[in-house]
Amino acid sequence: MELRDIEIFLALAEELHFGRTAERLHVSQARVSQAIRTQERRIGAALFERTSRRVTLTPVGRRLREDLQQVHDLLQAALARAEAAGIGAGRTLKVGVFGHAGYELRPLIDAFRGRYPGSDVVFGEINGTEPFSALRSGEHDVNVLWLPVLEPDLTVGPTVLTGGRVLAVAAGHPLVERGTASLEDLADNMVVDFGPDAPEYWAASMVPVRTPLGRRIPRGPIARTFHEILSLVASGQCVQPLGEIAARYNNPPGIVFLPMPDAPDMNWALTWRSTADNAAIRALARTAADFEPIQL
Amino acid sequence: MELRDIEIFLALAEELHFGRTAERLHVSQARVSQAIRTQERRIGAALFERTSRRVTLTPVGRRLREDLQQVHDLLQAALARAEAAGIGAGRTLKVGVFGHAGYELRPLIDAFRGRYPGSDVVFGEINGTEPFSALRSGEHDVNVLWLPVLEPDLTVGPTVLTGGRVLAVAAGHPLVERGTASLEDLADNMVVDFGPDAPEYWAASMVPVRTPLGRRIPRGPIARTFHEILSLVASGQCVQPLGEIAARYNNPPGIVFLPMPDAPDMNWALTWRSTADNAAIRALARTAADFEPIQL
DNA sequence: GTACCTTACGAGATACGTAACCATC
DNA sequence: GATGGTTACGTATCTCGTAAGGTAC
Repeated sequence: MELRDIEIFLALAEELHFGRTAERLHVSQARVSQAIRTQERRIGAALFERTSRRVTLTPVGRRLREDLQQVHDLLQAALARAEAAGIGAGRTLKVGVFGHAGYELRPLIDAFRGRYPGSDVVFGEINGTEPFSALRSGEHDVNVLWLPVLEPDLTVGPTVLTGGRVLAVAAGHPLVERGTASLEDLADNMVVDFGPDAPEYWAASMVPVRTPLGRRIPRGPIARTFHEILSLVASGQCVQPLGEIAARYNNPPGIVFLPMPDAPDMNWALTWRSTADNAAIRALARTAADFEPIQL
Repeated sequence: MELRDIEIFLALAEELHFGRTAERLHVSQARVSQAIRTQERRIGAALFERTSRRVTLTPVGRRLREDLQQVHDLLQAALARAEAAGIGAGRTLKVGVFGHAGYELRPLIDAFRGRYPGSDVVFGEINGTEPFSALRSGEHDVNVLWLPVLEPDLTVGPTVLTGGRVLAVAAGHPLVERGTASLEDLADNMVVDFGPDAPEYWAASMVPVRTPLGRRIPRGPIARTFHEILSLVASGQCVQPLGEIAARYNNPPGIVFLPMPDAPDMNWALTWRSTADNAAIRALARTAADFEPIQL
């Protein structure tokens, strides 16, 4: 009987309802049925009496539940203790962010440091051209990326930031007069290209391929870093939608950030390589899950 | 951390040697290494210090070992209790045997009944033409079959009987004079065919396709039951090698059983459908494993 | 007919072995 | 170079979800 089976058994023993048990454990109802059946086969006795109306524990099941509840609690405690020791071992997490987003995350990081003494976080820089490479190379433990992130080797954790978009334009751009920009305006200007290394779907979620009216949005020169983007914009060659956060702590000469009221909000989430999952990363993710996403 | 990982961890914590741990758990050394590495990743701390010369527990590992040892013991006890309740629930195992082999198994069955009050065994008859069908249909829980049994859906448990072969011949057969038979003699006589339903490799382990000198052994008519075999032999149409046990409690008119000194011993083992594995079957298998195979 | 548990089947994930590799004595 | 732990990679097994099938009210 593997740990997963114990969890399913205990949850069902508590809920006495296959559907609710499945929901609680985020698995299908069929899975619960299969898992219980397998255990009953192995043990050689029914653990639950069930009709389509009622689910009840048999005497054997009742006894097993008491025993396994104790085992499960002890096991969780043991693992938690080991994890705590692991986190406390002084590993520092390197978290990749765009621009100055790390500043906004301070409440989260402070909470994390408070909860797990001995742990720490340092920030690294990421850019739009290769959003995942630092994760995959192991240089970063976690990246804060806008969603969606649909990479099979990456895990998407809790959302930590949410906010609208702004359009970066040159100071002399005609749109500056109007004071705001809309998605439709993009078709009349050239936007920066994130290059071939950035996944298409991901780049498109920042700058769509077409406007809401279906006009094609022209892509211009490739920019690797945030700085290069700003240079292209300042020179008047391009405009570029960016997360609202870019406008907060940047006041670059020759550039104006215009709000884009019709652009849907974007969400930034913690993301890490699934196989590099470890106690410190999970601890950070747990901490983040307890916070509401920071609203810009 | 699944139960399997706990077992590997505890075994390594005890042995402090990857090779011995692997041997003890009947897995590869690489598997032990992988399992420990995965847990260390998840926990975020080393559990063992290791060079190619020495393996020692880290403080985190030492603590985890104490905790998990307790958890593991409690879990095993809980499952054993549930299984005992399952076996005691009065299920009767139906065990298929050839001829009177059940009689020889009495010591084993008595021990099983003694160890697991409430359990019981009844015997059913099996034959060479369809050795596995009663298992697959669910009619029998366990069959006692001669080895090898190489069916992917069947589990082969402990060997319970071992013994030589005899050749059944008609009373007037020339070999009777000699008093014994050899494998070479088979080429000069026709043997019974188990029919197309019996797996080739399995039938061949009782009656090889060729003699040791390479002469082909001619197959005669198909016989379904043990009785039909004896009829064919008595009529002089065929001879037939059989397990020594066949000669013990059969004294059929017109048939003589001749020892076959050059035929290797055969082993009979408990066999069951892997998916129908349950507590009662495992209890019988455990009991059998504590006995030496009964020597005929 | 509706709520709800079970079974059948296929796809994806995981466990595991083999073999090559690397480190220590 | 012998012993012993690690890594890479392919395969078999298992887990789990979807969808269809029962069964009790």
